[in-house]
Amino acid sequence: MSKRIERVRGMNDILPQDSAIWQYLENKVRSLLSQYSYGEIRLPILESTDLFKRSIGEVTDIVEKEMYTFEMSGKDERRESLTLRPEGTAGCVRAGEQNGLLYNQVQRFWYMGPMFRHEKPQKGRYRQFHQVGVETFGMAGPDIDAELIIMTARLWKTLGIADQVTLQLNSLGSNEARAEFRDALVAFLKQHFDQLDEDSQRRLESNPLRVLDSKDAGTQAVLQDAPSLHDYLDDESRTHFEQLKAALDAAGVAYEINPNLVRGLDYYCKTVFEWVTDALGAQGTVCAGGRYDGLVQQLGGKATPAVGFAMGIERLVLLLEACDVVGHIRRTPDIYVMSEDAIQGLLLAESVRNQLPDLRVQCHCGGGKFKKQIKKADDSGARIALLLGADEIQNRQVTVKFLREQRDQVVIPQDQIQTFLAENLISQES
RNA sequence: GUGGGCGUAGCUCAGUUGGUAGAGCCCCGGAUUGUGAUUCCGGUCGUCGUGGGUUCAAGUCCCAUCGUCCACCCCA
Repeated sequence: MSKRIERVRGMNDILPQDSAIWQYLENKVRSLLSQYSYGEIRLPILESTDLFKRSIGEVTDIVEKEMYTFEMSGKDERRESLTLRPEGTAGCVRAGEQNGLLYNQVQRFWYMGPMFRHEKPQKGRYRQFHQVGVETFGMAGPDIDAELIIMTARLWKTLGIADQVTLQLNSLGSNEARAEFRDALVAFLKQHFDQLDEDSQRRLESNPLRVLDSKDAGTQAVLQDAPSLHDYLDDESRTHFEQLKAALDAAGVAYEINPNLVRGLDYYCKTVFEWVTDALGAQGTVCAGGRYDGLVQQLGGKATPAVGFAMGIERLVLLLEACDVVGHIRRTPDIYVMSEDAIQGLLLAESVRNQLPDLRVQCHCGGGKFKKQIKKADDSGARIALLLGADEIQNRQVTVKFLREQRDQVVIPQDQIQTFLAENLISQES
């Protein structure tokens, strides 16, 4: 045997037993977004490296050390730097802009798919991970911020995990206000540089707002007397924030103001929010987003207000599993067909599928004795087995065997299968 | 990138101061040649993560390396 090739680190196989819960979640999300009349936008996974550099921020960890970037040069093409998307917002803005969907318009988009970041894997954090992203454009007021948050609150309720997540809320103010606060914070922290932990000292240069997030006790002590972002909020941002809170109050969505909540990507302003859980260990953020009024212009479009969020599918799947709220998702066949003659078995299965298209019909392949075939039928979890032996084939009959209930098997004419199954399966449902 | 735990059969795991690699589950065959429980009998299954080293002898001790999990960091 030659040495086997193993999967790339941090990239997971999602096996049939797990994909059931993924499909469950994806279907819930799809119908939710449909309820709110959001339109799906499907985007490339590969984009120009510059797109992410310009949007996410040159000095963020994502751009500095986590992007899967490579140089491509075809024979006649110019050399270009491409990157596997580390997040979805940038590509969405690029596509909206390029297709003329953003100019003086109102849009509500969503997308779903894999993202790539070269991080060290741990629970809830993988190098290929999946997000559902929602982005809206052309709406400057707090009402759309509220709609997005209310929508996510509805999803948690639908999924049965509402009591597992809490909403953290903050306002970063306008870009100008935030810049002003940032300068004040840096000035303050520099005075207490020696009391900061190592990471915070480093972040003071790279991303000072993130120092607010530090888990280090010494740093948090220093921050007690630090300037507060709230004192720097401009009037417009302050009003925006108050109106958002009023909307959430009216809608009955509980939240917690977290003045240290600072999104890691550079493009956020005003509203930022995060749904967190303590059921998943260190990676507790399950959904996060905020307003990014400056990004469209930054990427070459007309200044356009925008707000959106992203959910981590792996983390939601983990949460659903941890809460055991989905229970056992049935993916077993309804009918298992076995036959002494393989071709007759295939034809019988096809015929059942024609007549009862909603049933899951599995046909035994691979031969073997009846004993083995019935064992397989039992293992499959099917409720009913259809048997074709030499006698049945000769007489155009079929034996119906009930695998999950105390009930004698019956032999019926093949042309009565549809009626028989329809009656017996429905009676079982009720 | 930093730190800690763990790598033995397809799966879950034992393996004593270094002395012939094991169990359960699964799978296959039979008891039962057209019937899924259970039981019984038999059978398959290993570069002990990889590469070095110490030793008469290494799954066991040492070094390196890879993988994996968790945490830091980062973020969804």
